[in-house]
Amino acid sequence: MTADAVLDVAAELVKRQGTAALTMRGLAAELGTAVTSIYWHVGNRDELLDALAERTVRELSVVRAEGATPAARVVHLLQGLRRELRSHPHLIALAHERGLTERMFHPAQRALVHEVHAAGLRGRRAARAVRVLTFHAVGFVLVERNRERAPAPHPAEAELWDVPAAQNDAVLAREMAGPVDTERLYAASLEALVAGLFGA
Amino acid sequence: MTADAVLDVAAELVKRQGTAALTMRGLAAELGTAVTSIYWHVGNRDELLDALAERTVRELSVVRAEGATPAARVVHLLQGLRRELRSHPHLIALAHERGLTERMFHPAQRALVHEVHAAGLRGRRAARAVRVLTFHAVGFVLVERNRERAPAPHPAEAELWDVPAAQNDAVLAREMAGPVDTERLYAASLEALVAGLFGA
DNA sequence: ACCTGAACACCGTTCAAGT
DNA sequence: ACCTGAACACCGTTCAAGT
Repeated sequence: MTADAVLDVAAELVKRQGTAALTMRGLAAELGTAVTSIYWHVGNRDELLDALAERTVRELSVVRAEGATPAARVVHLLQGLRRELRSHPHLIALAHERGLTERMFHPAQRALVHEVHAAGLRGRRAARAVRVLTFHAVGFVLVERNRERAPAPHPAEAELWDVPAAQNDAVLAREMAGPVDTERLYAASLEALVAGLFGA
Repeated sequence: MTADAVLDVAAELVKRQGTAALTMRGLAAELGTAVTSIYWHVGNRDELLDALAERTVRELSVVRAEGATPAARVVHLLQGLRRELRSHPHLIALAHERGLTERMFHPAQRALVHEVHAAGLRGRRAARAVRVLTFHAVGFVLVERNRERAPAPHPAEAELWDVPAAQNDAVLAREMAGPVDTERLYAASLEALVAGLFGA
């Protein structure tokens, strides 16, 4: 048994059921060893989770920007990043919890700098644009994860959005009462944000 | 002892140290009763946390929109909401975890509908604008909480952003290596987003 | 150097027994 | 109707003892 073997099995367990389901005893059972062997190889549970988060971040694929304009390339890049982060939600959640969010976005940020420069922004304005885009993308993914983990919303959204609540905009009422297409919403939000940052 | 008294003490404990620190035994000690009495009043730990999240959402203050233009009013409204959500981070985190995010934002969403209408958007476009703004605001707060909870970032940000990494934009390199002023970043992101959604 | 079982101090929860 | 202590099945972790 090696530290890497422990991490492999731990990653598998977390991937399937989340960190809460990862118990030292369960892990030992899966490995076919005594619980206490694990401590020799990877330290305690906390260090194990740290190492797992670390490895997750290290193995994230790099996403590339494609498209004709800087705006289109930024949107493409951040859509790829979202997809990447959503591929193993539990492991990514772990990385978040362990404070590796910054690290997870650094490769993308370098690409963003390139695009923001191409759009004509420099210095402070460029830095702010990169950070705004990063915060938005990370935040969106976090909100999405939150909604999916959540049980059925308490008062059904449909009930909350009757026509008067929508200030007599019946189309809006119907939209708000319906489910959210997060894929499209993400694209729309990125486009609006890029327009706001690059335009004018 | 009443269910409300249990919730009061539980809220206090969570407010100070987060949900992980709330143990049934610790709660009983604080209440001066046997552990098992709690079960009679509020059910098990899970139901207790649900009730606590519920109460937290119910007691959220309503934020108002102020300002001359719809754009300014939206920014003001969402800044107030952020401040409100950051006032008791642990309790709000609990509400998030329990899937009450939607509910927490519904009052603000009604106000947003009003402003988005005032800005001239209707129907589908209006609904999308409201959702984009909501997702961004919630997401931003989640990211912020994440950064604060996190330990010192692993490779110091300063090291990651040397001048070549910033593609020879020295000002940008300095900005990215420094700390983030989230207050200003939030305002800037909202302004860009509103401009993108309302403009053109 | 690596693995083990026994033991400790913590959990949440149940349940029969009290008043 | 309300409260209790004993007991159960789970945790993570330590440590002395093995090979």
